[in-house]
Amino acid sequence: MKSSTERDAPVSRLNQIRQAARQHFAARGYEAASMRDIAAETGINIATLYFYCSTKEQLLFDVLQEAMLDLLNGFRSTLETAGPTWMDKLTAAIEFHVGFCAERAFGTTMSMADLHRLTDEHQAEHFAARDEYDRELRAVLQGGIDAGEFRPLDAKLVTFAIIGIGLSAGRWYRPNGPLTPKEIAAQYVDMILGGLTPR
Amino acid sequence: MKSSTERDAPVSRLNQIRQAARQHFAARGYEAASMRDIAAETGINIATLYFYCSTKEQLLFDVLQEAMLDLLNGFRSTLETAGPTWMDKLTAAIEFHVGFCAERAFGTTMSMADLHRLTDEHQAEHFAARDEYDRELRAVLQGGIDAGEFRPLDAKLVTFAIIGIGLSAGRWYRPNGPLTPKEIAAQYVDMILGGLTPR
DNA sequence: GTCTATATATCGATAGAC
DNA sequence: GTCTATCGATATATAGAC
Repeated sequence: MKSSTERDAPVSRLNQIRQAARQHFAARGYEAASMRDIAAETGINIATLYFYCSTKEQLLFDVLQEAMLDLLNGFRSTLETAGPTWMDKLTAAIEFHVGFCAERAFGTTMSMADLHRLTDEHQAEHFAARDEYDRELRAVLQGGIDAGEFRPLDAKLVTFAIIGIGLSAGRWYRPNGPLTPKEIAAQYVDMILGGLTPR
Repeated sequence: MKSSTERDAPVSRLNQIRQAARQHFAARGYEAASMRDIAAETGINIATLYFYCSTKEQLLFDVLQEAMLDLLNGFRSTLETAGPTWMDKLTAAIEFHVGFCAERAFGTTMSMADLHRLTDEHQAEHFAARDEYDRELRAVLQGGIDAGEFRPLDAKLVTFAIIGIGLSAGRWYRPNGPLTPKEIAAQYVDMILGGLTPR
C-alpha cells in the first residue's frame, strides 16, 4: 500500500510538482503563484503540469490537506508516547506543535484568504480536519483542568493561544537562527505552564 | 492640520475607497482583490478609482501603514497611562494588543505573501514600523525581567508569543461571539502572567 | 509523457469625452 | 470628477502533434 505521506516515497514527478507548489504558495500566496512558475520550478512545461494536476485549486487542496493530516497524525502519535500526567501530555503537545510549525512552515503560514480560494467541498474537508486538531488539543487542556493539574482557565482560548504561538513561530523561525525548534518549544512550554510571574 | 487617522474625519471619497480596500484585501488577499471590486464596493467606476489612487500597490501600502501606525501610537498611549510597575505596563500592553487585533482585524490578518507585494521601499518602511513595535513591547518584558518582576524567560520569544496570540485572536474573533475583546484580553493576561500550573 | 500553440477570461492602468 | 472604451499583459486551461 502506498500513501502520499510515506517517508521513502520515490521522488515521482507528482511529488516534485507538489514540492514546487508548496514553495510558491507559501512564499507568494495562492493567487500570485502561477502554474507557469510551478511548472518552471519543477523543470517541465505547463502543459505537462496539467497532465498530472487537474486544476490549480486541486493542487492547493492536495498539498494543504497533506500538511494538515501530517499535523493531526503527528499529534496523535505524540500523545501516545507521552507520560501519564496531563502535564506530560500538554508538554509533549506544545513541543510537537511548535516544532511542526517551525520545521514545516507550509500549511501553517497559509492565509485565511488563500483557504477561501478552495471549493466549498474542499474548504469543508480542510476545516473539518483543522477543527478536529483544535478539539483534540483542547481535550488535553480540559482534562488537566478537570483533574486539577491546570488552573481553571478557558480551555478554548488557551488552545487558540498555543496554536497562535506555533503559527507565529512558523513565520519568524529560520533554520540558521540561534535557537533550534526544540529549544524554542522548551521555552514556550516553560512560559505557558509556569507564567511570567515568579513563584 | 489634517491626518488620515483623525477620528472626526469627513467620509471623503478617499476614505470610502480605503475602507473598501481594507475589506477586500483582508477577505480575499491582495492579489485576488481586484481594483474593479474595490471600485464597485465604493460605488464608483474603476476609472474614477484611479483618479484618487495612483496604483494598487500604493493603496495597499496606505491602508497597511495607517493600521500599523495606529497600532504603534495606541501602544504608546497605553503605556503612558499604565501603572508604575512592570506588571502594570505588561498587563496594559497585552490588553491593548489583543483588543486592537480583535477589533481591527485588518493589518493583523495580512499574510506575509501580501506584504511581499509591496515595493522594496514600502516594504522597508512597513517592516521598520513593525520592528519598532516589537522592540518597544520587548523592552517592557526585558524591563520586568531585569527588575525581577518577571521570571528570566527569553524576552524575544515571549514578545513573539504575545504578538502571535493577538494575531490569532484577530482571525477567530467575531463581534457577536460570547466574549468581548476585553474579556479575551483579561484571560490572556491571566494565562501569560500566571501560567497554567496552580500555585 | 512532453511539447508548441492557442482559446478565453480577467487583470491593472490609461485615453479622452463630458 | 465621473464616465465609456480599450490597451497590453498575464492568468488558467486545453487541443493536438509527436
